[in-house]
Amino acid sequence: MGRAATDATSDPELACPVSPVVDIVFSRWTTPILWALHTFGRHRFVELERRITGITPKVLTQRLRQLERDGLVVRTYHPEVPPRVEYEISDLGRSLGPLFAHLTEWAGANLGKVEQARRHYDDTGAPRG
Amino acid sequence: MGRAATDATSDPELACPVSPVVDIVFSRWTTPILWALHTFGRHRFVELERRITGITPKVLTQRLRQLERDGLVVRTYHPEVPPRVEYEISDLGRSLGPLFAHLTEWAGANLGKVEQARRHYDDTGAPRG
DNA sequence: TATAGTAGGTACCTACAGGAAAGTGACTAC
DNA sequence: GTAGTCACTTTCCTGTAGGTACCTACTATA
Repeated sequence: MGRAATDATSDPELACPVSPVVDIVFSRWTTPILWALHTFGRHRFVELERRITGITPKVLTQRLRQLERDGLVVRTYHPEVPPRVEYEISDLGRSLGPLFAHLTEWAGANLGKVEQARRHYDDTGAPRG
Repeated sequence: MGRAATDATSDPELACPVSPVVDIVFSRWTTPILWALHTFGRHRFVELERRITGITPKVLTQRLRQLERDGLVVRTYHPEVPPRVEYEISDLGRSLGPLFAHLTEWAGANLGKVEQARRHYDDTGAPRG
């Protein structure tokens, strides 16, 4: 009682406890960044740019800022010439490690089944109705 | 060697084993749908539409078709009048259960830290450089 | 006759994410 | 004096996800 109907906007998050994590961790380009920092340690900007093939500097900056704001990544600026900036994963970011391992494990066990289901659907599975 | 530079497109997925799962499971609206079917069992179309507040029928159809194609959801059509369609989670979808529990657990333990980090960043953490 | 309920389909529109390309500042090396 | 390095920033442009609104066929009910 007392709440207006505009709460509907946030209802999906209330109804599904996974959604808030998705917004933080699983938006585009964030998992490759976190994965790189978690697996290979500290990186400079260009090192990330080269490792994560296809990302543009603009988007890399955006994602790194977001991850820094969310406390998953730590940025260290060294006022030298040329400037040097280092990114590393934080303790909070590192706490995602088991989750990523779990996801990788699921992928290894089930991605094949997904592709098989897709082939089956594309061949015969058109929805009737 | 021998591969053209166009491979760069798929490199992020090669570099990060989590990315392929993200495309399948964590696109917008998919986790609320899977969560509802996993937690509350079989649903008719309108039941899902009402439970997942804010989703439009068009998008609900799109997501359900995608999930059906990927083998995570099973659709059963009953040729009655009015038509009746039931959606339930598949074994493959159910195998995501522990993963979702893990994500929920992480959310409970760390979402507060993320919000705290955001407040700190917004107050004092503007990047220097 | 009119309305409601079911499971969507379709046409149209907009907002925003993301890509391409060039610029910036401070310094060094050639 | 010209080019190169680093870590971005800025501008411009496009693709697409997602929203709005209306439509279908069929029947039961009032």
